Amino acid sequence: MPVDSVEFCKALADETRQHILEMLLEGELCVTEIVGAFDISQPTISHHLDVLSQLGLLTSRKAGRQVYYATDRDRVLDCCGELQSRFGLATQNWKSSGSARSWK
Amino acid sequence: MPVDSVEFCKALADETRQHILEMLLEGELCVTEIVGAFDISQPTISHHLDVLSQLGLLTSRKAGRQVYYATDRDRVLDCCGELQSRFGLATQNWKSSGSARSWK
DNA sequence: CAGAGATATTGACTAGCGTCTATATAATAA
DNA sequence: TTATTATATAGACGCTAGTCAATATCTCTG
Repeated sequence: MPVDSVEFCKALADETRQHILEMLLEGELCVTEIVGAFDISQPTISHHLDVLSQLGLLTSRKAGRQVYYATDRDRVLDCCGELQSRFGLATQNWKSSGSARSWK
Repeated sequence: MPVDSVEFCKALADETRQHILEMLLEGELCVTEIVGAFDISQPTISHHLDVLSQLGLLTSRKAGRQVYYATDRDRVLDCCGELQSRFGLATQNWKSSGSARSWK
């Protein structure tokens, strides 16, 4: 399912989540390792991982009792590209989403 | 001044603001015209315009008693590009921001 | 099975944000 | 000047979101 631009921005509208996403670009890490990189509680990190995963920005793999997360780079790039095309390329697309020209 | 990726995402983390940004890609509109496209009060629209302007995503021009706003497309594209390069291109940049490898 | 470690879930607290009404400020018109 | 229109500001309210402590769940180990 495609990620809504607003939902994508909401997910990235938090410094901790952007940092997690950056860390996990280099390769997978388990939750404990991620927690170790921040001064934030484990449940909070778990919550952030959940938010990012819900949008498909992270992949996860269970190995024994640990869960390894990694950033889905292609997915993130797709979302960035969608933002770019929405605000940078076409110049008439907001009118063409239906017959009306307002969001009332 | 460069726009912080987190601040940029916060600004776009609202449906109304994304719509405003889209509308104003096509050309400038005054506040009353923008208000007319939504079922939202004038002060709220003014607030959203302020949020977007603070980050330089909008330009504004005063003409008599009206103020005309327009999207600064280049600025928006710069921000999208920064997101893209942060999460898509380099694979080691979070380590190189200093000597440490955590944000504690 | 019992204990320990890793992760997720729950419930509560607080700060921030989107929204509104009311009002202030600025600019044109009568 | 007085009235009217356009926009911004102030203050209040409710909801969302980030955070934590406590606890539950799952998995390995002894």
